[in-house]
Amino acid sequence: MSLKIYNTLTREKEEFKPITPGHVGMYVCGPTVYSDVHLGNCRTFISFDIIYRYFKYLGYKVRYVRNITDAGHLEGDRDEGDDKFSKIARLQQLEPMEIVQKYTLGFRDVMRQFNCLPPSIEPTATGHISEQIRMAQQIIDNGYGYVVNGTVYFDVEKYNKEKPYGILTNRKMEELLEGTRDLGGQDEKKGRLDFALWIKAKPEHLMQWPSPWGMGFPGWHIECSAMSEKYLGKQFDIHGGGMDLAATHHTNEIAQSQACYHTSPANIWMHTNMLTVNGTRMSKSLGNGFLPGELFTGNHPLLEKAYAPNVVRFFMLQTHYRSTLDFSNEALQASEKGLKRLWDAYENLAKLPANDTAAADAELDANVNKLLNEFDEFMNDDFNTAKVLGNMFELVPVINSIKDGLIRADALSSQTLERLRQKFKAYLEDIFGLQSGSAGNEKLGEVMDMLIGMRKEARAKKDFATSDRIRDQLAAIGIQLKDEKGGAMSWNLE
RNA sequence: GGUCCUUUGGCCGAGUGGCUAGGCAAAGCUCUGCAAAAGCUUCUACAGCGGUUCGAGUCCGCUAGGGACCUCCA
Repeated sequence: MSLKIYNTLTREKEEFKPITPGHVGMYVCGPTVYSDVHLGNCRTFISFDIIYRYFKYLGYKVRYVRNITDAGHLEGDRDEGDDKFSKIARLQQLEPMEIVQKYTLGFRDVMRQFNCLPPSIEPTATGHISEQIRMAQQIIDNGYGYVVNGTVYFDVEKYNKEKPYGILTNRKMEELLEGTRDLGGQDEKKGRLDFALWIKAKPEHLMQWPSPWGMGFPGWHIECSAMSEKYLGKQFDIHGGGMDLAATHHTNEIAQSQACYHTSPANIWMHTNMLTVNGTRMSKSLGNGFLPGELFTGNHPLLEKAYAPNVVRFFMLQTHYRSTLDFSNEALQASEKGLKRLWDAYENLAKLPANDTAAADAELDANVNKLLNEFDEFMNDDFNTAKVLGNMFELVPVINSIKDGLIRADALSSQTLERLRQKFKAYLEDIFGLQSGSAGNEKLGEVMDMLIGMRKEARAKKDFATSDRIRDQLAAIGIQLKDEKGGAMSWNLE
């Protein structure tokens, strides 16, 4: 049973064969930190967090590099003018690095709330200026770059004569040229598709560095090529990012690495699909993005209530990463309830008594094992988290029925029960990165034990007024009491 | 305009040509002092038309709707 991953480059699922056995090198394009990350950005990082976690579950040593873009991202499509950081800094009368610091910290905070593991390395563009200059110089030396008035351009048409430039998105040069706007002769580039490796800075420009071509700053694409090479080598296993990056950013990365090192940087290119709102892509430029904070507080005109990070993560897990996912209150509420049901069953599972018998219900035992076996099979088929969750939900009635005595306690063998526990823990917590939503502190647990004891006493005396009051008042402050078979009671936080 | 993707039951969504994914909602029942929770049952859909096939949601063609990329964006 091998892991298969869909490769954008070949447009098919391929068996994953690491370059170094037992190790995975993965580079994911991170955020540009001149504004808050919105939920669409988060989807990509959550998807790759699960991929990262699954590789670790499989026993791989993973070097996961995700950059922070903190320089060089231009406002328009022409390789001139201010970069985004300088522009915002000027508007807010701050140092560009104050902007960078603010949104970097904000990004990390959001990632922590979503329970995304930090990458192994989180390099910044400003921290790797010399590497980028060196790479641009090498590209010039190799004949694929040219300098015009202090700016270095990549010669796409020359490159395309030797290597297919549009290979990643399956486009031919002629098609690309047709789709490109005519810039009206004011352009200093030789070819319309040429892009900047290094950009000349005007004297008043806030972020600039010395280079062989004068003061300037790096183009957007070169940072990922330079940093991925530095930390993962000229060729590594996986390069990922949002689908919107494939056509331009990743296409240029491949061209840069080929022109510089004569190798295609990554064996597998993975692209996550977009998060949409009412069928339209959530994006910074359209301004239809949700900020994670707005979601967690419910403070947004389109939101009917607040949703916990856990719920949002679960919501995303129910869809395959290469499908678009449409954002709506209804879908999130369905996820909230579904997650609660699943998590309750998971907590019930932990409480089931162990037995050391053979399976009394061999058919059920076999079926449970089949469903558990499929967890890995589904994940190995291009990380199909949705199918794993489908199986988990099929196991929920089994768990709950054993707990309630509707299925006899020894129906499953002790080994099967133990497997069930291990798989649920591995998947829910370690791979999917979901967390307990009702984690009260110890004191709360003791107080609840006391109240439950009082309610039991009241019920024994048929003092239903008291027992209902305890239940209703707890419900009012968001604690749900559940009467169980045999008079036991459990509770959780809403 | 070019390239590509997509269209699944009330909603969200998974689907390797042959057997009901799953979640949410809804309805009925069981359990319960009542309620909630839980369990059981019901709800069999694949945009339209045509084709290939013994058999298609799954392959092919056409038509219609939606979307993405081609320009900064995960």
